[in-house]
Amino acid sequence: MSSESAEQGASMARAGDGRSPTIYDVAKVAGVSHQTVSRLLKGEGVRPKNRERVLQALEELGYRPNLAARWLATNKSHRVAVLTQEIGQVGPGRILQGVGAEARQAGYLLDIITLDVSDRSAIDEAIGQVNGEDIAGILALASTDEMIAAFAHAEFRVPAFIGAEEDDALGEHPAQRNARGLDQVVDHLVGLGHRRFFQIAGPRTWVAARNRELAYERSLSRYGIASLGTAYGDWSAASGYEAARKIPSELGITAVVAGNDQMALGAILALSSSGLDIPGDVSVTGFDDIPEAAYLCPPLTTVRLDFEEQGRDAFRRLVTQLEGRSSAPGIMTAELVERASSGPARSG
Amino acid sequence: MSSESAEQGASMARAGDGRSPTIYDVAKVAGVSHQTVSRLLKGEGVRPKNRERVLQALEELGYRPNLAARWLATNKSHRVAVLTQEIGQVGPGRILQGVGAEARQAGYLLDIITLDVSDRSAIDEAIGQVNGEDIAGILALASTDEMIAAFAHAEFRVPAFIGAEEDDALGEHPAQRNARGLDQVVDHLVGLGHRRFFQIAGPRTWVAARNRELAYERSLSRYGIASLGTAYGDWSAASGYEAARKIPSELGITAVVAGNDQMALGAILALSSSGLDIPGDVSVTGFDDIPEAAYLCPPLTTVRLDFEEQGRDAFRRLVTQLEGRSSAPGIMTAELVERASSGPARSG
DNA sequence: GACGCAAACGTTACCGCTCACGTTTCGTGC
DNA sequence: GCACGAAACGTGAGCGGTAACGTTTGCGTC
Repeated sequence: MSSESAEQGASMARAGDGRSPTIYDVAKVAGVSHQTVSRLLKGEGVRPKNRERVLQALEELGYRPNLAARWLATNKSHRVAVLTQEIGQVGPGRILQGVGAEARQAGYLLDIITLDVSDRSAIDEAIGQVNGEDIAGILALASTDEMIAAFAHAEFRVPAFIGAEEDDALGEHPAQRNARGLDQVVDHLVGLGHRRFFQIAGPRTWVAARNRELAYERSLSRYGIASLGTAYGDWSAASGYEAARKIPSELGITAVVAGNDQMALGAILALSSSGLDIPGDVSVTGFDDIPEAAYLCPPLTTVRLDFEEQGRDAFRRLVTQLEGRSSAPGIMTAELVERASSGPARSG
Repeated sequence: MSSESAEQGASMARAGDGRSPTIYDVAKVAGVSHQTVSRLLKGEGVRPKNRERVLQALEELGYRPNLAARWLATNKSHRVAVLTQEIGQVGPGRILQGVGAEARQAGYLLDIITLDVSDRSAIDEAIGQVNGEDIAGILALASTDEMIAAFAHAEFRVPAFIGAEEDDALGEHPAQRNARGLDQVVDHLVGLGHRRFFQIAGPRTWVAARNRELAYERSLSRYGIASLGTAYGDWSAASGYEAARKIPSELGITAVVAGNDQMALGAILALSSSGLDIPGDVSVTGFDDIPEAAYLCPPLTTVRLDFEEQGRDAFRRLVTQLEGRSSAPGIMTAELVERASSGPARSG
């Protein structure tokens, strides 16, 4: 019996004796009350002498806070519901990866709900479902009109936040920087002599799609060029294919600018099926730089985004909101990647 | 802007008494003890009369269990750590989606850790990190040798489970069914007259890659054909490209079977860059059926897997393990999708 | 040196649930 | 109708934290 108590101090490291140390254990070792330990952990004032002893005890025992107890006591969970587009696509997947990394670092748990972010009733249902649970907040990873409307009307019991591109006004706002990648695309194509442009944009209900569309048009107008047409897809390769098939050949388009890589590759297939050479007859550009982009035939000129950082940033912003602070979005980089799908405009 | 308007303070939806009902509230309304309520919730025996009254009270108050309290009392969290390959690829993303769906349904929370599943030290670090926390279990979503070794050597304080393809013996074991998709690929190609095969396999440290490799060879041998060579990639398009470039032209290969779609598309680029026509000169097949597969040029013949179900199944199996039961893997479907990247063998 | 006032600290009481254990109820066999 | 045992039920304690409040400590002031 007595040997057990002696052993107690030393043997904590391994699971062996069962439970992990509590603040009471730490307090006993440090010779203070559990409240002092709690205070120190919360960052409140503790006298240097005690601070040191507690810190040492903390270290010695390998203390880790018990989330459940804290959650129960404060009635504030560290659980965040994440609403995201189905992760078949690469972008959402990587964003989620960033969210996950940041969440784990901040000690939050994720409740991932994938849905069709353009289906208002699906969103409402998800929000309702989640609203009844003990969650700290809701993070939506796609800003579509439906999502925005649902968020505006829902009665949240917790902070909710749409962590994605924001308004349509294309100012110097850092959140729009990624649409700014389109400036570089247009510069690049105009530099190659292109004057006859066609756009395959993402669905208009997505803010990101509108931002890109706007950026495209504003960039062209800086050169005094008007776009010869815009078709709308749904981000999928299939929709890019359909959109490109319907481009009237009499327009003499030499450059097709797509809102993402999937639509671009669909467009490439459609155009080359109808006998056009890429980039000999038509240049095609994408957006996102999916990993396969460099190995399509031809390799795709596109814009590289840092999805992971986007996810990290979104989560950070939610957390600051949970803690009652507010914050500005981080700066997103967008970088043109020139590959073989774009080339000099066909003369004539 | 849009996000700011969605931001809503903690305005309790249903006002009144504020906090949500506890089992004590329910017990009071039903005129029984809290323990009776608890027992009923756990599915233990309760006399019909009481049962009815409690159920009614439950309904009336809209009771929802407090996860934190339960967790604290049982010392069993409902938190599961998920180790997964970086989700840049589509497969892992969709698997994760399935896991998420199942987890949420079963009331579990996810702690997602993305890492390089072929980096032993990264795995060990992640396991160590997670092992100290209050988690119910660990779920690994990729079975590589490194992962298996790490799991074999780690001292787990909780159940850990690799939810992915299992052994290499290609029996009737349902887990290998998806490698069986390769049988269909081989049947298809042989039916088109191909006799000279080359394989671009995934990394040998992945069990799934080995299963596919084995399935490929066994299928060919059923026709009395020997593979003319195998190159190993790392699942990426880049590695497929490199592998295909190194295929000796004197082999007269007419069919290239790749271990996944990304490597297949890399191979297509390499082969067509060197003047070969796909599928005129060489047929190329993939595996996975990524969403873009149908829109590559040429559209890719491949095998469709149900990733989401794979994720669901993995999580279900972990849960049964958490609960002390054990279970067999579900049946995975694998379905050949014939597209334009495969065609009749060049004669001669 | 006595005093006062914060800051630092300790004590006690919860948060909502489960577990162990003691008490009641009910159906059975004689 | 009784003893009897099992099922059903109630009671109390505790999980590991935080919150509220009372007590001590240390320092500056007179």
